[in-house]
Amino acid sequence: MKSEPDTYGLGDLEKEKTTLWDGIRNYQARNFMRSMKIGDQAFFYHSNCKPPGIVGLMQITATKIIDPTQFDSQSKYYDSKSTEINPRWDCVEVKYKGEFSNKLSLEDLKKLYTDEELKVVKKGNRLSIIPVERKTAEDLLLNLGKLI
DNA sequence: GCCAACGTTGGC
DNA sequence: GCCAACGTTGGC
Repeated sequence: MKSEPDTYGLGDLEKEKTTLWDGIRNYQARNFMRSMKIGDQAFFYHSNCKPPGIVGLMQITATKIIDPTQFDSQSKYYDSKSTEINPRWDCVEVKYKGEFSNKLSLEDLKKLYTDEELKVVKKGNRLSIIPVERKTAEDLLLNLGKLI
C-alpha cells in the first residue's frame, strides 16, 4: 500500500497507531482493498520521494468501511456522484506493526524480484494498492530484516 | 520539471 | 461503443 511520506508517512501511522486508508479513488485499488481480510498484513510503501520503497509493516484491523471523505464537500476526495444509499468508495483500517531494519528501495526491489514476482516494480504501475503473492511476501519479510 | 503510462470524461 | 482530450501518478 503506497503513500507519499509528505502527505502521510510511516511516521504518521506510528504516532496514530491505526488509520483509515481513505481517499482511494481508483476502482482497481478499491477492489484490492475489498479482497482484504482482517488480520492480513500489508507493506507500507513510500512513493513519490527519495528513495521510494518499502519501509514498514501494517495489519488490517477492519474492512468494508465506507470512506467518509467521499461525502465531505471540503475534502479533496469529495465525490459528488456518490450517495449515502449507494456509496462508491470504501476502505480498510490499518494498524502500525513496525518499521523494517533493512528497508528496500524500489531500486533494491527491482534487483531482487521480477515484474511478475512483485508487480510494484513493473514499469508504469501507478496503482496505489497492489497485491503481493504469499511466496514473494515471505521472501520480502526475510530480506527486510527485523521490525523496529 | 519531464513524461510514460495509465484512467476518466464526454461528445458523437 | 469509440476515441480524443484531458487529468493523474510517480519514477526519474
